[in-house]
Amino acid sequence: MADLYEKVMDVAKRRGFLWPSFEIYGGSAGFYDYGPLGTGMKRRLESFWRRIYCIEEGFHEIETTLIGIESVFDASGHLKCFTDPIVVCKKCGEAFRADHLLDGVRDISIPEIDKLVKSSGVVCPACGGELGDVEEYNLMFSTHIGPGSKRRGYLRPETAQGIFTNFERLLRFYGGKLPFGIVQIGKAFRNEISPRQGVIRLREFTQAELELFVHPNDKKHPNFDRFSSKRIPLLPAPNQIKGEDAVEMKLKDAVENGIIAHEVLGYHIALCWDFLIRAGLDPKKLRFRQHLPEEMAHYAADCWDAEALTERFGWIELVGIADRTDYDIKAHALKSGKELKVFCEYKKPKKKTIVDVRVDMGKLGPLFKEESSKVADAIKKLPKEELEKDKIKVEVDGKTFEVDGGVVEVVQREIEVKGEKVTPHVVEPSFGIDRIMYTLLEHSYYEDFVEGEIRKVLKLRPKLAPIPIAVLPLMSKPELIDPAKKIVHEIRKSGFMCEYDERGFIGKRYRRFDEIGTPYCITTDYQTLEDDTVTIRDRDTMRQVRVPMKEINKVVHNLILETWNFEKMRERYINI
RNA sequence: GCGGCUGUAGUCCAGUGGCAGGACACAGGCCCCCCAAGCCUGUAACCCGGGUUCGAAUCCCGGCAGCCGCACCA
Repeated sequence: MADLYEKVMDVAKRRGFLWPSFEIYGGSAGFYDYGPLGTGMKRRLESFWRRIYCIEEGFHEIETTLIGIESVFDASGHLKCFTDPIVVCKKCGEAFRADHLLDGVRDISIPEIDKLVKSSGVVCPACGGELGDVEEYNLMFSTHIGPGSKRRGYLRPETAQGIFTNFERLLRFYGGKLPFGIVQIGKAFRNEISPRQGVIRLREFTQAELELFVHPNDKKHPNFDRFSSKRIPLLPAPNQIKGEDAVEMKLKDAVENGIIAHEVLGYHIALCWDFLIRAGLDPKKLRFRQHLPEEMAHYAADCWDAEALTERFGWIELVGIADRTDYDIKAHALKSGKELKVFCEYKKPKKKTIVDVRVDMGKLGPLFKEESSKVADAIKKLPKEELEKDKIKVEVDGKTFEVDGGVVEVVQREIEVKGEKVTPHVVEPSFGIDRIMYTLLEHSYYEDFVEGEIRKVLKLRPKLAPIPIAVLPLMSKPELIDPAKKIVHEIRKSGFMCEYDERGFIGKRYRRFDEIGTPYCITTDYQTLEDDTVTIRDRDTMRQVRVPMKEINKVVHNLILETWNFEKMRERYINI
């Protein structure tokens, strides 16, 4: 018996949403192409995401390279942490984690492990045979930049690094102030060992990520009130350990009780929920699960995954929302030698007393000659009480120097400090677009029985439907075809994808459009010839209203952009 | 990566050493006054590579892909 995954993928493949890549050559696991309808729907999903994150939230979008140079992933930790050292037995061909064959080996380079493996005389644990060279298996796809093999490049395993490496310019773009956010939508690549589960685990996939840079000591959100009383199903780590299910919680309570670490994270959990629901996911099949301590990356302060319930795969991760703290920015600062910090002005300048220790070098110089500057430095580091003594003793390089209290002058003064430089923390919602696409298809898939026949429907939201409108003459007669084609032309001119179809019976055509999620079909009939009206049929209720042709553009516009629903149409126009 | 099962038109299935078939879908036409059901015609497939054989979709070996389990999944 076909499960829901099979039914959804059947429609997806047959009607042009998703196709396995390179099919004529037998395909390759972990790669999928989007067909015409899938591409249309994905574009609409991405543009809806931009609508929320770029327009409504005001975060600008950038586009950075898919290929990164070695330094980037050296700094980010992907080179080291995304790699397993592997050694293969020359005799039996078995592969082992090389560092696990050695005692107490951690965080050292591949050549060093190789040396240790060879010098320690470790043999194959399975057959006792001789081991080959230690090689790395890294989940990043690597390539070479330019001719020769000296300059290594990698396909990015996440879009985030392109944002971090542009931090200085982005900070300047935003006027040097926190908080600010930048988004990126694009491909990322992971050379998975054995991808399965269709588009759930791909080697090449699309991410939509926001990197929100915030002050480490201010994780309040100015618009928190917008969602504070929203109820969201949450599954905190302690509840998971006890084997409990998600519970609906007011966002405000979750943050106040410390279940969610802070307001910014809470706001973005709610915003993510809002996005996914408005995109058309089933609210009953959606929850936010907190990472367990052991699955959380070591740098993350808190992390929540938006998970959707699918029939075959159970709960799958669609979005990860993490507080990455200052890990990435600090790592790139260290590696690049740049000071990746933000100057944050205090609300009020702070008065600060500083103690200036001045040493009279005129006297010290002749006394200690070439050692005098070292002595002076040592004196400056002494505690205040020592400096007030008549004779000051200080030790430098194992020698004790004694100077008169008179050569040292301690000056206290008050200065105004306007602000401080801080390394921002990063809050990162990271969306897996392909997984959202699949889940939308599954959550939208619906079957009912009409007169003994299965009616397959994709209940996609009008704004995401790849073909949002179709025009169908009731019969393929010239007098009905002419006005139908005129309407198609009008709708296309106003900027909406519109399909025309005159094949076979009207009922069959409705079914074809139901299956690809077209929410509305316009039909011309004989009454059209009498009074210039057409019918609009609603996919989900199969009901119709009759609308004057001259209002079609307005109606289509409102229906597709979801400013009107079909209920409103039934109030406004003639129900049939 | 390891083990099990599977691979035939777009889809689902039959064919198990001797001309590759059906249903649905699709295309063209007829028909059709609102929900896949009528008629005619047409397009369309043996996963890839090697071997055995006079002859392989069928038997054997290898690869690839899919499903299930294990491993992997910062």
